[in-house]
Amino acid sequence: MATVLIVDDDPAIVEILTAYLRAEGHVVLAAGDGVQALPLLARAHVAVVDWMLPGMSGLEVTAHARQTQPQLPVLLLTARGEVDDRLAGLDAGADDYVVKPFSPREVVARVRALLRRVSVRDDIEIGGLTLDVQGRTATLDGQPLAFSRTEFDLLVTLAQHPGLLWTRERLLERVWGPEFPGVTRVVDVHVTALRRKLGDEPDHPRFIETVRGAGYRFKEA
Amino acid sequence: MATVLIVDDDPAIVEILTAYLRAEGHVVLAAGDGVQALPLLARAHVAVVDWMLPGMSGLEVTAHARQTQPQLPVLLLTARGEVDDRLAGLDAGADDYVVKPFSPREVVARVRALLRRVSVRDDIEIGGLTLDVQGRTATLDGQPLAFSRTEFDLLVTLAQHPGLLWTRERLLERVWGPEFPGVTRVVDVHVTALRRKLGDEPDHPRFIETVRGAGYRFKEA
DNA sequence: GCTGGATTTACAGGAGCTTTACACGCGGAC
DNA sequence: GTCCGCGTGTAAAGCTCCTGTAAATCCAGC
Repeated sequence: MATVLIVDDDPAIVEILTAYLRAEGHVVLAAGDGVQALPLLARAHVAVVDWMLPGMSGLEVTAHARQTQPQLPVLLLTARGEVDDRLAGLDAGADDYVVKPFSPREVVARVRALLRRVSVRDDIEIGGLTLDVQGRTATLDGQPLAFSRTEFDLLVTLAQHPGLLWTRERLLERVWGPEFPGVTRVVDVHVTALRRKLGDEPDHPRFIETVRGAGYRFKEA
Repeated sequence: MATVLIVDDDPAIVEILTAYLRAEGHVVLAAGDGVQALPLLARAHVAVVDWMLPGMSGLEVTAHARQTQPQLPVLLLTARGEVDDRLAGLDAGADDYVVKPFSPREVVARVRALLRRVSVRDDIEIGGLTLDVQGRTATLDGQPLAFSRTEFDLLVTLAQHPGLLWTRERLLERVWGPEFPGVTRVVDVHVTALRRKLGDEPDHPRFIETVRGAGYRFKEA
C-alpha cells in the first residue's frame, strides 16, 4: 500500500499499469510528461518513468528526483534500442530497469521490490526532532517521545517533506490508505495529538503549521 | 557457532567453502542463485555472496538483504575484472570483499571478523541476563533458568539485537523458519512464556518491550 | 499411550482510533 | 464597525482492534 507515480506519454501503458498497481492496493498518480511529473514526485513512494517523453526526458525527471528526493526509487522504462544506455540511466540515479515491451506483472514485481527498500529509510532529523523510521522511535531535543502507530506514520509523512503542503485528502490517502472510508476531520484530531506531544502551538508552531483552507505543512528548517 | 549462507553457482566453490566453514563449527546454508537465496537470508548470521550469479545478481541479493535485514553482514566474492565496481558493491551495502581467486582460509577469516561485528557470540550478557548460546543455558541475576527450544531461540534472537524492532513476521521467519505456516499469534504466546520466566511485566519490562501495532523489541542496555 | 512442548483458540482488558459536538476566530459582506 | 459563515482546535464518548494470557488441542519423541 503505497503511492506510485507513473510518467509515460502512452495512455495505454498508463492505463494498464494503473490497473495492475491499483489491484495491489497502491495509490496511482500519473503524468504524461516530465513537467507534469515534477510536482507529483513529492507525493510518491516510488516512480515509474518512461525514458522517452515529450519535452523533458525521463532521464531528466530521474535526475531531478534524485536531487530533490534522494530516497525516492525510480524505475525506468526503456525501449529495446536504448539498452546500451543503461550506464547513463544509472548515472542519473535510476534504481532499476524494465525493457519494453514488458509484462505488467514484471513492473509490479519490481515496484514491490523497490518499495521494500524504501520502507527501510534512514533517520530523519529536523529542528531538534529525530525520527528513526525503521525502529519507530523518536526524540525531541534529546528526549525520547512515544507515538502511536498512526501518529508516527503521520509525522513521518509530514517531516519527510518539509515545506510541502499536504491536503487532508492526500494525508488520508498516504497514511490511512486509499480505501479509508472516514471523514477528513480525523486528520485534525491526530494533528492535534501530535502537536500536544511535540509541544507545538497552532499559532506559533515549531513543526506543523496549519494552512487555512488548504491543509497542513511541516515547517522548513 | 553461527549460520553462514553461501550463494554461488559454482558447486566447487560451495563445496570447499562449506567444508572449511563446517570445520569452524558453523552451520552452512547454500543457494545456487539469488532467488533460492532470498528465503534463506532470514536464517543466516552472515552471507557470502558471489557477484556473478545466473538471474538475480549478487548485488541485488545484497541490496535485498540490506533492506530486509539491515544487521546482516554480506561478504561479496568478486572476479578480478569486477574490482572496479567496488563502489557499486559498497552502495548496495556489502560489508567486505574477497577477490577471486581466493584462499578458503581468507574467506573463513573474514567471515569470523564479520561475525564478531554482528556480535554473534556464544555468550550474551545484558542487564543481568546471560545466555550461553552453544550450551543453551541461561541465568538471570545468577540464577539458572530453563527454556524450551523455541523459547531459547526466540530469546537469543531478540537479545542479540537490543533496540532492534522485530515484527512478528520477521521473528517467525527467523525463529520458526521461512516456510512456517502458522499464525503470528504464536509469537505472542511464546513472548508471554518468556516474560513469565524472566519476571518481565509487559508494562514495565526489563527485557522485552511491546511496540504496539508493530512488534517486539529487546531493551537496550 | 505418555509426556512435554508447541500451536491454536477463546476471551478479557485496554490503548488508540474515529466520530461527534461545540467553541473559537478568521474573513468576507454589508 | 457588526454580523455571519466557514474552517479549525479540541475534548469526550463510543467503538475497534491489538495484546496478554489461560485453556484446549495437537504433535513428536520415547
